[in-house]
Amino acid sequence: MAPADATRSVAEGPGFSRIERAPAYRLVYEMIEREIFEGRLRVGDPLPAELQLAEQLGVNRSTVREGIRLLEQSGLVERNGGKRPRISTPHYLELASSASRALILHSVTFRELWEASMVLEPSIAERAATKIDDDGLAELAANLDSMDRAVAAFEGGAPEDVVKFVELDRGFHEILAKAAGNRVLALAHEPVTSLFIPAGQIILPRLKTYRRVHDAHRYIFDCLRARDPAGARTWMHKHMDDFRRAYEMTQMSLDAPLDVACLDLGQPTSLRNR
Amino acid sequence: MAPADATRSVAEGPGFSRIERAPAYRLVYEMIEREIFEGRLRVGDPLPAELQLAEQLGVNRSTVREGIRLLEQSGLVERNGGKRPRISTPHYLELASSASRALILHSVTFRELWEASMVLEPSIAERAATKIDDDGLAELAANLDSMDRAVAAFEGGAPEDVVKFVELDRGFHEILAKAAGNRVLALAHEPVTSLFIPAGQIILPRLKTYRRVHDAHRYIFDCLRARDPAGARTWMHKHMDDFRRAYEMTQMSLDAPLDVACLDLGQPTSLRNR
DNA sequence: ACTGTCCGTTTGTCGGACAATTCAGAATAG
DNA sequence: CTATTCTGAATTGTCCGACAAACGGACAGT
Repeated sequence: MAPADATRSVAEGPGFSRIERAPAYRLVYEMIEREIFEGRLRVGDPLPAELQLAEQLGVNRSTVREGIRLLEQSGLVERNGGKRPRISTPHYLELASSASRALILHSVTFRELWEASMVLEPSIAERAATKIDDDGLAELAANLDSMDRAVAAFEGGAPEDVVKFVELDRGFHEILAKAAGNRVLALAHEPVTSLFIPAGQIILPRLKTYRRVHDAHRYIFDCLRARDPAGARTWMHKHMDDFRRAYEMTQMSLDAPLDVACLDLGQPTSLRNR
Repeated sequence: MAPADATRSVAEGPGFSRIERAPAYRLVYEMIEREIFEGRLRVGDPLPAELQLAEQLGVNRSTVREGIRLLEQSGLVERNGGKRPRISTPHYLELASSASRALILHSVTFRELWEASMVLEPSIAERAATKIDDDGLAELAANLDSMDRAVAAFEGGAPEDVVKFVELDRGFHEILAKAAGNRVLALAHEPVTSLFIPAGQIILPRLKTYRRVHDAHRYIFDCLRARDPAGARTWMHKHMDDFRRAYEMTQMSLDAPLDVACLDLGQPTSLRNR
């Protein structure tokens, strides 16, 4: 270690805790975040101008900008199409979605996904059966319809658009989660729907259980329409168990990690020609 | 709307979708994100130098920096105390935590929190009873011990450190969620623990049910040690129901939003004197 | 009333600059 | 020869200044 010199005389020793020096842009972030959560900046207000913030906080505009990027990514600031950025309430489901993607990087297994879905989905279906309104039922009906057509097309020999089918499947469960009318539950449920995408894309093309999935959704839908919570729970339970059985039939281990490659990251974009 | 002129000939009408022009820093973000998820940048590797990225992507270094801030906030790169930033697997629980805070801004109600906890906590306790190891049990024992001392101090007339107590309470449930050995479930559970902080800080100082909380934890712990899943589930169920009853006794509506002010955002920091 | 124009403000992007810190390799001491 | 120290290159954090493009609003013209 460097001996004491003019600029630095920090000795090692007990009682000296690690000194942490957060970069200024992070302090800017924390400061503005606090202003928002403590109500001094209200949701919907435009963010103060960058120059004004820079002057007020005593840092350079570039530093302020970097702090604002942090706010932007945590959803507290929204850039509404070229207009001025505004304070916004983060879309909690989107934030959860990035947490779910993180799970894939952690090599989460199918078994973990399935166990979680066995806990959440039946309860959600049960609650949805008592709370769903006509709009929700209509949405579900439309979803079922699309899926029916897709399955019929597959059976008719059309090329199987697995991505679309999985999207419809996911959509069904998402509508249910919304219909249950509980945002905490919806947030808790998000990882399950997110992770289902790679899982479904593994299972479905191999086993071609499209019709079976559709039928399960249909039974659940009928229970919802009939306001039958117990029935909805039971059918959803079966549906989830089917899910596991199908996976097992693919000969893959329940404890193998979900594939990273199945993530949808949107369209590739180019920086050169904009 | 402006009629066709040299620069812009966008008319209203069917078939015209919204034109979106992502800023360059966001493209930088998406590009690097894709590199990570598709495995061309590996976890643990240091991020390429800013100048090199700037040159490679054909943008200015400042622009690259702003893109990196986005990555930083989504947990994909980590600044390990002054050292070079590295690619990292996002800590999914932290990401979930910011999603949970977002829920408070959405005026989520106590009822929503309670319903979700009734779904998740008993199942988690049940699974933890079969999966918990000695380390987990030791952690729980230590937590129980601290809580016991805290309660005894309160009963002895010491000033009630509610914040600390709530932290211990939350800690207990967090250890359980970890012990259940299911990361998807742990992620789904995170909103419940996060939101419990403001809720607990509302309830506990008014009703002083400290001892009751401790006893419930004790019963659950005993079931875990005895590897009794059913018992753990039952006691956790009771514990959660107690939680609701206590809230109702405060005379507050189950459907009132959780208070924003109870959020812990860390210490206030100053930018001036660093 | 609707259109087109002007202007100040603000954001997005660029270029350059410098202090502080880290890292790796050279130089040195044992 | 090995271990330590020193040195210099590379990199990040922060600052400064600049400019085009887009937005918002005022204002005038048909």
